[in-house]
Amino acid sequence: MPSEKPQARYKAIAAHLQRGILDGTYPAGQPLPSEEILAKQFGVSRPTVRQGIAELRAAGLVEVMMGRGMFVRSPHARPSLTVPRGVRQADDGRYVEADGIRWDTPDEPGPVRVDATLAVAELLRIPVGDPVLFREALRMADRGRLRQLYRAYVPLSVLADGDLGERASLFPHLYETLSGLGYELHFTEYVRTRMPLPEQVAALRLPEGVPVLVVVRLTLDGAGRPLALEEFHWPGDDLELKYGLA
Amino acid sequence: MPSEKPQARYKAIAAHLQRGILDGTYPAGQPLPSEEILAKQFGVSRPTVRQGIAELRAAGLVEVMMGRGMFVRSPHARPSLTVPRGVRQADDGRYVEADGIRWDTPDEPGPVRVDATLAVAELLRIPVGDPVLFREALRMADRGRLRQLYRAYVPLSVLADGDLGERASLFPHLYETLSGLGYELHFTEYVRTRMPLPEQVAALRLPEGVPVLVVVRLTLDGAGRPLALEEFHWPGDDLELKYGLA
DNA sequence: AAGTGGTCTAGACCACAAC
DNA sequence: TTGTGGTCTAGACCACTTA
Repeated sequence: MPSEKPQARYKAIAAHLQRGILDGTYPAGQPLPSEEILAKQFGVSRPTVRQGIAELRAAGLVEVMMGRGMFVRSPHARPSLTVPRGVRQADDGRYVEADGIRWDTPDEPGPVRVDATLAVAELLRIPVGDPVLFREALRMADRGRLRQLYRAYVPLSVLADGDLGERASLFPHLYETLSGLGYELHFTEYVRTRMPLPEQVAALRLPEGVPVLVVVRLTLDGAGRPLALEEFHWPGDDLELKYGLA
Repeated sequence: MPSEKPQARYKAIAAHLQRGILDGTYPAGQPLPSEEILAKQFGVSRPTVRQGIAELRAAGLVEVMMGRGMFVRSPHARPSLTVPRGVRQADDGRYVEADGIRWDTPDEPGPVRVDATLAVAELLRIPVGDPVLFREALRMADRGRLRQLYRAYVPLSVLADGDLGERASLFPHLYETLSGLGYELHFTEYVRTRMPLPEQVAALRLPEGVPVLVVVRLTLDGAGRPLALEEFHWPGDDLELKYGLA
């Protein structure tokens, strides 16, 4: 293995620190040398050191604490929370999530009527602009330590058969309501990931360099017609989703 | 909505550009103003502008092309590739992946014997340091446009009943071999996400600000004993995983 | 008070891409 | 040749944390 030196000095600094973090020279939880010290060590100015450090922060390898220093994050730790994905119908007819998490929802705005955007319309197989009921909430569990952004879209056409007063009872008992309308429910989930926008960083209390897991759940009736679309945004660090394969 | 101004100037620049990208002032694919122009516009030096831009790059909102300019990436596009996750046994007894992707594997090193690390041992429920067969490969499809990092671990104890010459035939027909040893196969998958290390960025040809989806597949026998552990690293942009819920 | 990271200036020179 | 982004300097001052 030829030790290929990156041309840019800040990349050499980043590579040095990354090597040290991965091979245990800088153990997890321990502070790294200060920017001043690194600048002298490598004979560069502080902005150059900071540019190298920025790479490690973006990769989620280090955590910087204002006024205290820069600390190594555990690189290869298993997520401490495994979230089993699934829905089962209990004996009393209620639907329960397989994850068993009890959510608090501090802000509980009722559903609002909006026009379907392109992305939503495609998945629900309705025309763009068709009316849908929309609900959005920030959910918390474990006294705010676990957070999730939740969104749900239900086409009005799905509810047309039922009383529109359903609107009140549609949430939080979405599946019971749909089931009560005579639909047989099936579920498909799509898993994506992306870097969060600043708003999501704040809402989910995400550390730097941490992506979000996005789960899109489509509820289908027996004939495969989409009934509802839900979106779950999870913090991507320290959490994994569990699926059984058929 | 109180228009809360961020204190730092570079944050104001980042917020301005982000707003413009999300509301369509700067349409996807179009170039943004040059760093020089932004510096004059905001009355700051170029490094300050670059700091603001760094935020957008880390969030995957813009793509910078050396010598050409800075371009808006589609923010809310649906992934163009949906990968159904599952394994089914064909009539002839062979196991086939539900995704239907035909992988090329340019480098095809044989499996090597290694000691189980803590993370691997925990999932396979074997003692740390126990011998496992390990294989790693970079897989490509669609003429290199789709890439995946693949790793597999099989405890030697699982193969103890069979001929150790299995080692040769263990890959790429892992499931057929296990099935031939008399095991009944069940599959569980764990989905995680994280930012890639520079090596992964290079191997998977990842754009900036794009996380990786990591799928850990555990193969279990009828009694729930772990038989094999596989790891799939997918690029997190433009790709989603699809699961059916039981 | 001392040490840390956070922000910013006003330049410089270079590499790359397009004309 | 011109315009773009990439790298880097040598400072400055500020905000925060700990002692």
